Amino acid sequence: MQLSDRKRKILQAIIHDYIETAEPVGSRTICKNHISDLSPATIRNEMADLEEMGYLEQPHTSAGRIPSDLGYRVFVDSGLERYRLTIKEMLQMQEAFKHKMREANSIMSEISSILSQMTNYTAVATSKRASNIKVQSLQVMPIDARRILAMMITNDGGVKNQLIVTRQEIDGVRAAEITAVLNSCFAGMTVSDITPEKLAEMSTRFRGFAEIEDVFEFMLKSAAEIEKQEIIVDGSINMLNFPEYSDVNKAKQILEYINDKKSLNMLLQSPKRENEIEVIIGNENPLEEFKDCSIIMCSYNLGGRSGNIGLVGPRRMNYSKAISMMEYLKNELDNIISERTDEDE
Amino acid sequence: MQLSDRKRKILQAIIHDYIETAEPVGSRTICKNHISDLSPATIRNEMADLEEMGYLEQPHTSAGRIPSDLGYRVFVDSGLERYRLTIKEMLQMQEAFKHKMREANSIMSEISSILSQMTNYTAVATSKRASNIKVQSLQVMPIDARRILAMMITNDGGVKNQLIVTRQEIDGVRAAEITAVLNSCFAGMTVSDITPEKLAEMSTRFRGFAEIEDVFEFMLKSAAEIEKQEIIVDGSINMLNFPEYSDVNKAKQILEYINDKKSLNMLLQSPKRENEIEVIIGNENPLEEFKDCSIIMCSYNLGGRSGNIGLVGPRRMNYSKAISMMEYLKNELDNIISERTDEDE
DNA sequence: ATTAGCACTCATTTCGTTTTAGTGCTAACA
DNA sequence: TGTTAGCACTAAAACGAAATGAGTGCTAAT
Repeated sequence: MQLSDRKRKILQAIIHDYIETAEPVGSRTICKNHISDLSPATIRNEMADLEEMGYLEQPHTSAGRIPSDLGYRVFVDSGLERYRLTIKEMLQMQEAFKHKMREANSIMSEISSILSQMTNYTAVATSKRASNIKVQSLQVMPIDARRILAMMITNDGGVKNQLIVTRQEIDGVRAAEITAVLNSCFAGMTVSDITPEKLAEMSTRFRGFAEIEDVFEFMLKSAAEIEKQEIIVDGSINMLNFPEYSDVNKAKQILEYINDKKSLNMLLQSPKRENEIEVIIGNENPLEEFKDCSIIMCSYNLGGRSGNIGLVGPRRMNYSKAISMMEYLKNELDNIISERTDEDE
Repeated sequence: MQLSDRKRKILQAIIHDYIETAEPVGSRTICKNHISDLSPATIRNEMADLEEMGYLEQPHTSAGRIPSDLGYRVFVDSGLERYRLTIKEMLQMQEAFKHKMREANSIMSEISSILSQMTNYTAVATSKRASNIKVQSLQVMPIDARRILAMMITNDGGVKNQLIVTRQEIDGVRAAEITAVLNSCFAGMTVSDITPEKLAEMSTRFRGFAEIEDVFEFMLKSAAEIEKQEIIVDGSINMLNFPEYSDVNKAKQILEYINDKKSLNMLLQSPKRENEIEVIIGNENPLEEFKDCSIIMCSYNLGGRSGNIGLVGPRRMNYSKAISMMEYLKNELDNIISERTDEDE
């Protein structure tokens, strides 16, 4: 059954007030603040209907109504009017993109910080390299008498390096030799194939180079770093602003979940439709722990790193604002990509 | 006036119980749990004395006593018996040092994490490079047709690098030329002297190298990173375990302070005596915000990076355990240093 | 010097009462 | 027929007085 126009208006009013006050909303309040041409009694009738239809809930008799997950859902889906970012907000956002040469990770953490500050919700982001990264080249070069620099460059443009202290001097020629062998062994190999076993297998080819173990350790470490999923969380303390977490134990729980990489990872599973903003309301999300939260998220893809970024807040979050922010952000991100690819390829 | 033995015993008992329960301790309780050969009345008299002397406080008449800052102070200073780490705890600690080749920062963040887990307090650490870092060498090398790698190596062994996309191909010879000019300009310069002005001044010497702006930007960014003070915080949520923060607003406040780089920086000012463990109790610390907290801290120095590491907890923290942990940690850190310098110089 | 005894204090708990904010239903009304 | 006023009803929250309990300090006895 479709919602009548009036019912929708009432639902909207309730959601609006509830988002602001976190208190159940009664018929009189709605009449006063929103729909003064109807009497409370009429509104009450409609509210009873809305409850029956599943859009509202009543914490107990004699309390007002609060929106249900379903209520929020239709509110969000049936074109809520968009919050319009202020100039200041736009400028702030753009600040994060100022240094476009920066690494994707540092852009994302800046964005998260700005997002959480502007919305007062918690910003979370995952970031993972594209999976099939390959070793483009390895290099060993002498720095001074006792130190060499080991470098690993990947085909996505990533560079890792580490200083290694040597027992005996290694000159440019020797370094070039080692570099050549390293490349003949490993160039083109997928990063995830760099395993201790593989390396051990190759080690016979480096007889006479005492520091090969150190180089191998460096390669393993770098490979691990490249493969590693990174997770950024910013503004989790904001959760303590909401009366739903005025109980310390609840607060502690949610903060623990929100700082736990595993659950965040589950929470930020890729959206159904790539490249669209997804809104996950209360129990819709995959984790019991977050049943009282809503998440606004979208995927991004930025110079070899991709992942999802999201805003986590209480169920009664300001969807309009949060979604608008995300949209703006998404746009800016897309701009960077296109600029970059213009240059790059 | 010196404390009689009996008074000291009573003070200890009160502190012991208060650390456990966070509740004011009464005379009966002490009699039951600690000093059964004295009657509550006698203990009461002694307690009254101790209060007069400033070692105890009474939240209100008809409540038991709680230790004052001064009380904790004598408790800590007059040789509290040491907590002895379990084998398991020692092993856990050592885990953090397993990969000694790691960068100082990552060792410190691992340590912080372990410390906070084992103590249930909050671990914080600052980390700063020795101040007079110099540029040892700069390097530009071609990676493929359209990309060059810019590198900056500092005299403490740090390496920064970044890929730069070029408009036209730059071969090895050209790269070597640029490298030579770069080094003649900047090698030996203190990192903090790398400023936009300085760079602008030099830029005439790079006529014909279109990407010099990118290289300069990279140098500025790297210099900033090197100079930047890093701060690590781990386990701040642990604060929510303590009844002193069962009020969300208090909890929020302390969490904000504890995650605020500026205040942390003040809090972790270098200890009076380098290389010793310092205990800062309640109001002794420089920041009003942390008047209800105590801090166990010590300085460290690890491969070019140095700073302080500390444990922050409520005033009634388990000093014995926290100090022991710190001591053990300090030892392990010192070991690494001596091992490393054995190799290095 | 120690301690039993007792009067006293003050925070906390308990419990019944009132207040308040809301509902649902019925009957009257336009 | 949809709207509304009126009213009985409900449940939580706020209130306030009384009881409870954990502790003290002081005095007098040991």
